[in-house]
Amino acid sequence: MASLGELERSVMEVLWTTDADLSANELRDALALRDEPGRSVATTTVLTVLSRLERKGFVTRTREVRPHRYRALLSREEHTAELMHEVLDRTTDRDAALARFVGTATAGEAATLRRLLDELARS
Amino acid sequence: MASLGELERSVMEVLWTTDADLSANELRDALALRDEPGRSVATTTVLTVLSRLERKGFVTRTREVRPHRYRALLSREEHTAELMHEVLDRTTDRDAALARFVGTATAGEAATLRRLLDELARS
DNA sequence: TCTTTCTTCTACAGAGCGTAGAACATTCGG
DNA sequence: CCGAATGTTCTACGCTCTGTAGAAGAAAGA
Repeated sequence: MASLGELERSVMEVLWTTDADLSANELRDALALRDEPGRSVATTTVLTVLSRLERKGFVTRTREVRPHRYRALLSREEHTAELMHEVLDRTTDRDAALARFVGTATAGEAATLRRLLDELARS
Repeated sequence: MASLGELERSVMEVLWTTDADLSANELRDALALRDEPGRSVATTTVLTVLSRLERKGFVTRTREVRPHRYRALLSREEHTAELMHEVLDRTTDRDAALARFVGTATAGEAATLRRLLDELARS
């Protein structure tokens, strides 16, 4: 998966935390609030970033309506999970890497993992 | 953690798969074999990359000997585990992300995770 | 149709990376 | 101790990616 710049990431954050699809202007406003309220980027800037995100496969848009409405292709959690798998796939010894991962996980994370694996086993 | 370019990554791969610390020339040769045998980058190129990797905190070197000898600061597994945690830390709902991760893990990975968590519980 | 709204095209500056020569430093053989 | 060989740092350049947005083009409403 391609990596994201700072503004690209901000845009994704907004899309991930919003239920509805957003227009470029709505995104611009949401970004302005999110980051330093006051300063804000131009709508064209948002549109450029959205096009790039579309090209990279992170967002889709509905072209049927005007203004176009944009949404993330994956949820934030799906995205995170995919990234984790990707990182894991790049290593040669997956088991050793997983061991390190579990070894350095918080107690809460370990508990979550246990619960999830139990559920998986029961289904 | 900073991200790595292609050559930077290749250098790390060589360092990770070699036990001993390596000099720039040894690295150049190892890289030439690894990638397309025949073509190879200049030693200065390797040195530049190594300096950048040092600045980014991926490698250290012994300056006491000449030629300097370089080694990775983290093992590949530690690096992978750290990246996984980093990815996970960027999400808001860690549990949901872990759920996705486990849900899309292979059977083998799930088994490894179970074993690791059991060991963790027993200790 | 004319104006407003929206999108795409074009452009540019700054950073990161691959690349390596030039210049500087160190070590070794004589 | 000096020149040669070897090693390291400095400087530099082109390419790609990203943030940034104006200019130009397309669509829709008055």
